[in-house]
Amino acid sequence: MSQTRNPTLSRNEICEAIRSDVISGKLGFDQPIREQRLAERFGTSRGPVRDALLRLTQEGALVYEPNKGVRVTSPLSEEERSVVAGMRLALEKYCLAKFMETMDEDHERELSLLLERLESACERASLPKVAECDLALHRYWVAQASSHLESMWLGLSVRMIMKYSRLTRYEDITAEHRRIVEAVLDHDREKALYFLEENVV
Amino acid sequence: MSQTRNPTLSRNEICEAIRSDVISGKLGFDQPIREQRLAERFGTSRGPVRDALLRLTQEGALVYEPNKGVRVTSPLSEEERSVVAGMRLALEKYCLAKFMETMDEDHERELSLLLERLESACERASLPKVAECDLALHRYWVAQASSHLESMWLGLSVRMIMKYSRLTRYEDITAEHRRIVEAVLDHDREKALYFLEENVV
DNA sequence: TCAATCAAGATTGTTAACAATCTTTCGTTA
DNA sequence: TAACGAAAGATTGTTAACAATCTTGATTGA
Repeated sequence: MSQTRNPTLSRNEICEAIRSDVISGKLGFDQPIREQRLAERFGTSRGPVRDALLRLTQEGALVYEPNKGVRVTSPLSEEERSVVAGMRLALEKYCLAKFMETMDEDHERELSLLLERLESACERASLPKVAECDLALHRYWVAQASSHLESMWLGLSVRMIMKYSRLTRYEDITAEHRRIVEAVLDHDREKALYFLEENVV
Repeated sequence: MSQTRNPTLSRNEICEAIRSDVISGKLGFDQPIREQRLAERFGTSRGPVRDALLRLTQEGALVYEPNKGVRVTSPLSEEERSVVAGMRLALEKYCLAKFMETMDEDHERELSLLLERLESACERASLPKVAECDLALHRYWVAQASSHLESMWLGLSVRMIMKYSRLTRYEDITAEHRRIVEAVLDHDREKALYFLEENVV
């Protein structure tokens, strides 16, 4: 994710790249993040970088202090994490159920593909990729169900994954998600929501 | 809220002003929002205005389309609103309980003040002010309990208030909030959470 | 008349220069 | 030596100009 030279990435891609670095822990918690450095890395001026940082701040991955720039958010407390997990679960349960109601063959293929990518990342034990693929899979059914809820979900999930992604075993991640996807493909609503709950909380 | 000339408002104030306009329904749903117009209104250049619009987009009050700017978000469906209300309630219950644990006399005074402002706005039947004061009161205990949760809460609440603020009676708003604040000042945890639930859902 | 095409205007996206603020460094003084 | 303060450097904040894209309206041709 840390290409040293990549001319003219779009604003969205800049955002994704920095978010990926935050999730993977590439940026330390109290280390300041400099706009000029990022601008050079992405081959743009500071404007688009500022937009991306502002967006990530609103998302909760970064915190902003006037005239001092941004830094990585401090991790959630156990209590906070529990509250956020509950919110995320409620949101995802609704979205997954809704998604299953209107799922067609294209959706099923995409779901299988996203699962394969996650398993492949787990095999390679590449933390940034695992986190990215994990989020991408969940994000898929959320986005399909409701664009309104997608941006809320992203904020919740990014904060959560920053807290725990470093201490979960890759084989667990694979197994948990395979169970969910299999239940979804079987159109077994109860099972899918049950396995989702086990994975999120 | 719509001052025609006000030189050098800070970025934060610009954000608050536009959010207030969105909540109060001053901007129609499919009416485009022009950066230049806002820049002139706030006495700045387009830069800070763009920052504010980007932030409100991330917050969910506006939606963004590349090369086309932003417009007011379409309202939540009934189902979505129900999911969001549940999330907001879970979040606020935790925060209010936490707030009550560490509340001191200064907090109590501030709470009374925020309630008075809300009641005053209700008497004057000024919708933008009512919405603003309603949010400010809730926001206070959320912010006191957890800065992490505050920004999440804002996104949830803005979307909700956009949907329903236009059809609630002012006397109900006053009564519901007075009951909550009285219970909080009495240190009656159960009652406070119960009345909060009645108000939010 | 209607549709397609092109030009003019309007709007957003990006950039570099400048201003304001913060941080660091170094010298002065008690 | 330690503390204070000023100057220099680094960083963020703002601005205006320019580039890219979209929209609108008129013109042309069938």
